Amino acid sequence: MAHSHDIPTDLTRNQELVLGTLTASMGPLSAYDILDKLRGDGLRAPLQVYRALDKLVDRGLAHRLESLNAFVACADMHCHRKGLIAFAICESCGKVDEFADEVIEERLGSWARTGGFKVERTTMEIRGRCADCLKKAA
Amino acid sequence: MAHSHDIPTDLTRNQELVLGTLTASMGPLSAYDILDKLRGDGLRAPLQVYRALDKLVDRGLAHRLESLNAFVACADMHCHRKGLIAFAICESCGKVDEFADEVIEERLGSWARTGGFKVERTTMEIRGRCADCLKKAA
DNA sequence: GCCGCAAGCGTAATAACATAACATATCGTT
DNA sequence: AACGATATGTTATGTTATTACGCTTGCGGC
Ligand SMILES: [Zn+2]
Ligand SMILES: [Zn+2]
Ligand SMILES: [Zn+2]
Ligand SMILES: [Zn+2]
Repeated sequence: MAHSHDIPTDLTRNQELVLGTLTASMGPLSAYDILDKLRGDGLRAPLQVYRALDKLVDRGLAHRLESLNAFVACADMHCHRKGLIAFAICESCGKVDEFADEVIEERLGSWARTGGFKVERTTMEIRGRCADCLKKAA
Repeated sequence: MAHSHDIPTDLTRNQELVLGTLTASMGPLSAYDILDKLRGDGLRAPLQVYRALDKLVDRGLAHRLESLNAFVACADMHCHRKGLIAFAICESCGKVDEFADEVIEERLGSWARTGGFKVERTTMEIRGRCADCLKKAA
């Protein structure tokens, strides 16, 4: 069975480095965070990271979190090439939870059909506190 | 009956200028777009705009579009102080449509309850083509 | 009135995020 | 080998957002 960390073998060196960094990270990383972690591997310029991220995001191996200007490795195969993905982002620990919901997707689709809107991309990000952090705070 | 353009009277000068600019604009504006439009009124620095935007967003008079790094005036009173708002953004003409959906809100709430996640803020942005633009393209 | 506080404002500097432009390099196909 | 498509490296620049500091204004308590 395919699971989270089946990394495709046809990535370029830079793509592999960037995806590796994201996968190893606890939470989301900005492009510049990634760059800093990869200086030792020879990366020097933001564009090297951004180009790799573009490809990874295209392929669904990574996601961009718009509300954070940051990126995460895809948490699982479940979403590759699929439609709507939602992210729950903990403001305390940075953990990102990724999930899909067919009802929401259908509901949005229906809103779009009604208004004649053609959906190309949807971003959905919930900010808050995860269960672990709430427990610790209690 | 209250409608879209009941502008509160207790805004400061800068807040009023910024909200006026947003309201007058067809589509979303970046903070720097706003600044450029307000140079004639004496605004000089980004911070003047960002500060005003913060207040306006807090009060629900404007919204930030995370996927665009831009801002819009609230399209109506319907959402002030309420929960989840979704935005449909046309990539062709820039028009932004603002709507609320109780089913989606409930669905997210239920996901959050299940996982013990405490929601503080949700952003939901649909990118695509509006009906008008699709018609023109046809 | 005067003090103290909170909110707002102005300005300069800087940080953080992202892309343009151009030159090379690598690889599979013909 | 020649070609096109894709990836790369590098420099410079553009865009978005915040930090730090000091001054002003309005307002309630004394
Ligand atoms: Zn994913
Ligand atoms: Zn947490
Ligand atoms: Zn609104
Ligand atoms: Zn349109």
